Amino acid sequence: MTTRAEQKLRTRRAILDAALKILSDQRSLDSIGLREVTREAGIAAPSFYRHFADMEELGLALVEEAGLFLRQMLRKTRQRIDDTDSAIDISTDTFIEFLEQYPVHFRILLQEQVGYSDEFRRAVRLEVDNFINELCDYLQSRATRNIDTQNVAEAMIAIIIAMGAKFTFLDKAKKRALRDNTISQLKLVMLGALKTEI
Amino acid sequence: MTTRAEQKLRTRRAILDAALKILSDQRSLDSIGLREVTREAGIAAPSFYRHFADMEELGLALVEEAGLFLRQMLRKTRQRIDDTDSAIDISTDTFIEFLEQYPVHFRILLQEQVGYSDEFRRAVRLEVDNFINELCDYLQSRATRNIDTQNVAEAMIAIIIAMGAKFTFLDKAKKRALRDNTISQLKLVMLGALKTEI
DNA sequence: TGTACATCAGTGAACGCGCGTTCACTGATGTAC
DNA sequence: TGTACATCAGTGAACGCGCGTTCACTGATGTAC
Repeated sequence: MTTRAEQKLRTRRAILDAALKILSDQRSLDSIGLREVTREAGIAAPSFYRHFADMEELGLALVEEAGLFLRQMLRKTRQRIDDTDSAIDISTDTFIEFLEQYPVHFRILLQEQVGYSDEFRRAVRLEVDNFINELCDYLQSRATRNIDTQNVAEAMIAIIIAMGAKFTFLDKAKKRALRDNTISQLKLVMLGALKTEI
Repeated sequence: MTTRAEQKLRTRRAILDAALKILSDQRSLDSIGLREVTREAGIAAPSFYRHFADMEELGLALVEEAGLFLRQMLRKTRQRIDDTDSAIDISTDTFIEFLEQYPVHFRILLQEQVGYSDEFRRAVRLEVDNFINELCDYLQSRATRNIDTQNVAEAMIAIIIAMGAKFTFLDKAKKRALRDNTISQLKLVMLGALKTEI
């Protein structure tokens, strides 16, 4: 990679980080402005167009990045679970790591699943479905009995996402309690699944 | 109520409806403007201030209205369940009625649970907690065994909300499938709960 | 009931401001020979 | 290696525009007597 191209990438990153910084104040993608972002990034407004056609394209880049981080998290989860039996505890804790590390990316996914752009919604849905399928495959491979993996996976993801929506705003003690309750809820689903034969 | 006061209320309603119409295009509360709303409502921009101090106050009115509709839905659910045994089916179908009737209000609740305003978030959290408690009480009153009602209720609400997030964007057949899957998932949780003794 | 005055929802004009976008330009980096 | 030219990320100035907000005003409705 040449020096010029490297510099361009660095500026692009600065724009993305500036947007994330603004979004971290609980703002939503469709309410932040181009000048606001370039100001935060420390570049002139017209420079924005050297990297993105418009704000929508920047938004899509962030959605994709969020998806990437989510997938990395899933991979990490898979690796960790191979070593042990308590899959639910490990999944929950790895997801919490993701929430701690990328709170803004998670919120983007959460908001844009019902957001203003078709393209955003489709991209988010794709990532969530991937999340569900991943879990589904795992359940399928581990199941000793014939259980309704699709519904088990969907229910579990719903519970995990609900945790994510609350998580950010709690203090440490309440985060811990939320984690424990989430795990209890996931185990409820698992137990229910084992009881249901299909 | 005097004529003048009635007219004022009618204009206030026109402003709220104008905002809802704009929001129905998948826009988010913090991205819509005062002039945009008054234009849609058919009044002059300064007239807005006769009804709300700013856009935030309008937003809060919508959040409260959404909460009201949600509570009405809960009351309807309670009445219907008294007549029958299939509580899960009825709850799901009544929630779907709510989604069909107030899709924008539901989306406001969904988005503002992680939105930019502390006050909005608190208001939404209150409504969701009320939803959970309602279900919790019902479970408590019906439980023959000693089950973990709080976690059961939270898991169920998570599943219901996840349904709500997907619902709007599907065609009729897929809505039906989503409904059926949601019911299966809720029953999984119920089964799991019955299996767990605490 | 009639009259004189008070209230106040709604308005048109005006404001300063920041927005997104365009343009021609700069100057450092990259490329050809 | 040195030179001449091409590329292109980043810029400052300028634009037209719609924004939120203020102001003094209007005129229908409400109230006091």
